[in-house]
Amino acid sequence: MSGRKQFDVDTALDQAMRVFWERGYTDASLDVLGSATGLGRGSLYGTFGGKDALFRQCLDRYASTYGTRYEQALTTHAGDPVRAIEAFFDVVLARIADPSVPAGCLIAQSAAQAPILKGDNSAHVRTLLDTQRRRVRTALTGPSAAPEELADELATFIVAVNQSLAVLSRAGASDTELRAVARLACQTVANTLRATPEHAACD
Amino acid sequence: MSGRKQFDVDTALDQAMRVFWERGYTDASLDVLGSATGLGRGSLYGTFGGKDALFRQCLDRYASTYGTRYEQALTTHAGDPVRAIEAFFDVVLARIADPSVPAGCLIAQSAAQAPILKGDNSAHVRTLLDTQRRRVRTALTGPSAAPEELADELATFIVAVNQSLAVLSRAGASDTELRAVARLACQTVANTLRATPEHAACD
DNA sequence: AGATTCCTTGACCGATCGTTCCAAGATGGT
DNA sequence: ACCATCTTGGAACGATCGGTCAAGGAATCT
Repeated sequence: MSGRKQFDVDTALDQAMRVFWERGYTDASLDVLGSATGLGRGSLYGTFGGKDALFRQCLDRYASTYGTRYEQALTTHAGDPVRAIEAFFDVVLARIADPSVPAGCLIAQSAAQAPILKGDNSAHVRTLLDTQRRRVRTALTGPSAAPEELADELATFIVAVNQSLAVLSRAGASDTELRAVARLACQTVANTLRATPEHAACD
Repeated sequence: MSGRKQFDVDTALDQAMRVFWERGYTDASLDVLGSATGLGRGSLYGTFGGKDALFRQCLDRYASTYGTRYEQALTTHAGDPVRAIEAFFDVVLARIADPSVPAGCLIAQSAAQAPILKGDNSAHVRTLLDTQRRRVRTALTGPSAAPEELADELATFIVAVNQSLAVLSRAGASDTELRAVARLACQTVANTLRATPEHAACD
């Protein structure tokens, strides 16, 4: 049958994305991907071009979908780094608590497997992580910003804690525990910014 | 050939452990495990009993090997939580920087894959994570200790940051970046303990 | 020395992996 | 109405997966 596509590409990408998200690259077999998307192998290969290519497109869709939410949370409180980071973690925790989506984080999942991913995809994951870092870094500038070097470190720290929330949630940590971790990370930001010499002098 | 074992079980376990550590459960095939240990399938099955059982024994060996070092670092500075946590991270960072051993952390790697591990092993990983948490928790007691609830949260926080160091190192983060993350986590402990009402009153 | 027990090697099993290919049917252009 | 184009489902491919098994040599015991 058919002559025009019988399915929505983005919907299929969403479903495939969840399979990679839940199971990681290797354990996401084409059979499972086919079942989840409702597509046969012909459609899968004709549309996306193979497992590697499909995986990369799922990474991009994930980064786009949730990256947008992060961006929004961070920029809503522009000029107030602590509030921005709090909003960032609120989005992360909401995603983790969302039962309609797997635990953890596709980027974190992929980062943990980066050494075994084929070259292109491994580098791609690193790029996505760096994008996230840069986004957080931007939110740390503003009136009560830290010196550049410290802001870089804080941004890496926030990204790191974000990864840890993904790992711990996969290991069955409760929402309460994850919230406590995020709160402590926010306090780190607050304390670090407050302790900055420049501002100690300005206050 | 043979009649008595031709290899050292612990040595073989070490080598198998590194394969799981580097590649994760699924990507560690029996062929690769055989090559790494120098053992045939017969020896592998006769000695360890199958992939699942071997994996569990590798988890235990990892937990034993590095858990001992953590324990030592934490208890050397008993009564001084901040120094204890600093020593803890020093051990973690030394392991990550050690080129003779894969990046990341076998426990973190396994935790990220917990949902797809067969029931027994998934629960086992959670147990090991909890053991680590309890160890850190113990180090947070003492003369300048936080109230119980806060100490619980701090212990979870430290374990979380530890996981994040593993993930980021696998994604290619530099030693400098990882050190900065650990330092910020230590400052969080220091600030949190200092800000405790009980001690603010006692000082 | 002979019998027994154990370990190792390597072939082999069915299942599943990612990928390729093709026949069949539906669509759009002319 | 006809043809070129495209999509689809499923069969089939070689490779590799975890696991099993039998043959045969080495060590131990009587």
